[in-house]
Amino acid sequence: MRMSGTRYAEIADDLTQQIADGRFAVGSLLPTELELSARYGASRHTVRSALDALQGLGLVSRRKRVGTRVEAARPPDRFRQSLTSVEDLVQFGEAHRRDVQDVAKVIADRALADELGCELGRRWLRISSLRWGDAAKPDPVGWTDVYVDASYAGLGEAVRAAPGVLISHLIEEMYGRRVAEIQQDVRAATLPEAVAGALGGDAGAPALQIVRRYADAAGAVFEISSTLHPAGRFTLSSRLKRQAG
Amino acid sequence: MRMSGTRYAEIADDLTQQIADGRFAVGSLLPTELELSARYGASRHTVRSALDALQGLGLVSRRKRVGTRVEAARPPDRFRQSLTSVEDLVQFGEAHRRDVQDVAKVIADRALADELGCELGRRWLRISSLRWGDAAKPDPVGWTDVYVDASYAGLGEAVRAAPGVLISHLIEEMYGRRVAEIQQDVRAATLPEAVAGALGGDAGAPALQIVRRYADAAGAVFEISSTLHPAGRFTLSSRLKRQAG
DNA sequence: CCGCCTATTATGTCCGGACTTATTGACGGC
DNA sequence: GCCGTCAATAAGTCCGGACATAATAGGCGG
Repeated sequence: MRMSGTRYAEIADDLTQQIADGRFAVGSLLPTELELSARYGASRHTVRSALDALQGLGLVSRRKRVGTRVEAARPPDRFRQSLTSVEDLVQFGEAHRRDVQDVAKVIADRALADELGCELGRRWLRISSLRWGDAAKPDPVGWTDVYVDASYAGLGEAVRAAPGVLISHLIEEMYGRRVAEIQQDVRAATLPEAVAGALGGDAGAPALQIVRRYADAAGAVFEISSTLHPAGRFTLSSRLKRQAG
Repeated sequence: MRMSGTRYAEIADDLTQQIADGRFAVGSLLPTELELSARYGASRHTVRSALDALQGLGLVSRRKRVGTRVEAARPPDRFRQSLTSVEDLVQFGEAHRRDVQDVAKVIADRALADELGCELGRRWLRISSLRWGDAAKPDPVGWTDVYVDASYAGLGEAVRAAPGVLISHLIEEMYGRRVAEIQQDVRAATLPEAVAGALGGDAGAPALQIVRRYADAAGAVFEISSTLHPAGRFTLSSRLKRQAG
């Protein structure tokens, strides 16, 4: 099939496919690393990198001398985190900052950011460009898509000193609402055609979708969704949505 | 600072220590992989394995050509999962089964299991030995410690067929109560002296503590806590506690 | 001074080899 | 038949090398 160019990702994807198709049954052992090396014409080291990826996804487990066992036909579909503690929010804020930075870079590279550059310079958050979804064709459920190119320059210390304010502030800056609740979903997804085309990926390729949901006291919901490569190697796209409360 | 024998774990632990001590400041770059190789007398590949571990813990991030940046002085303190979906429970059950098996092995090796062997053979769950905490010195908050040596022989298919029954069954077998809610906490910890002494670890060494909490409809709480090596390499100890509802 | 181009550099990927270790299964002794 | 021993095996760890790639820094020309 297609792939990310790197050999081990190719192998990982192929094995994932075969497991999903049932050619390697759940509970059975994969061929030995040496045999996989031969089969794919890659070094054992490369095959091991691929197996590392599958292991990280929970598809296989390995035991010395026994072999590599298929644990599941597909990665867990969904993995929910509720973010309540101060530590959660710090971690969350940092992860989100990285996501946004990556996305900003990708978008900038593709010159999408130039389509319309709007400056929302504020104390902490600096959004250097936004691309709004087509206002003429509003989403049936009332979402508005926003492609964000943002950075949190100089924010590090502030976040550490007052954790939790980061995301709230983003929402406040953009919508003037105070965040009352935060939730995060992570689930398996495939790359939508639109995103794949815009960013150079392959439509239908497996991906992780992270949806972060913020609600204010009135019940209005703000959502940021990011599409990630399963192995977490890069961020492909990010959208900021808004649901009128 | 010694360690698990493997070179990359040694290096990872040393780097973790130096980061925690502030000898590598948060936000700064680590020495290049080549320099670390020279410094530790290991191959670049081995150093990269160590950095992989740190990256997995969220301590560092890497960018091509730029270097390896220190992101945090220590791993996230806490990470909470709520277990609601069927998939969660399957994954949870499997993880717990592995934990218990590992613990059983460790306990058996140390001949603690022989102190008193009580057989609770039932349909699925087989607990071959239990060691109860000192009943004469009850825990102030009403917990009872139980060291468990258990196996789920032949349970694989049953669990797959009816996921979620595994833990519930354990609780039912031991206490005759039906589980209504499950929650899991993962947090950073250090090895308590008692556990370290009993199992050969180093007191104060960094560890992960996983606490799994089951509640029945009446509000009684059952807790299983496991102490894990941060990198997830082995289970050090496990205790089953009970709080009278 | 600005912008383009190029060289440098540190990580990313991959190779092929070697030795170690844990588990299994078979063999042989009791 | 039971148990301990030993060899075979497959993953775990590590080496040293090579080339690819991306981001930076510097040089060059306008």
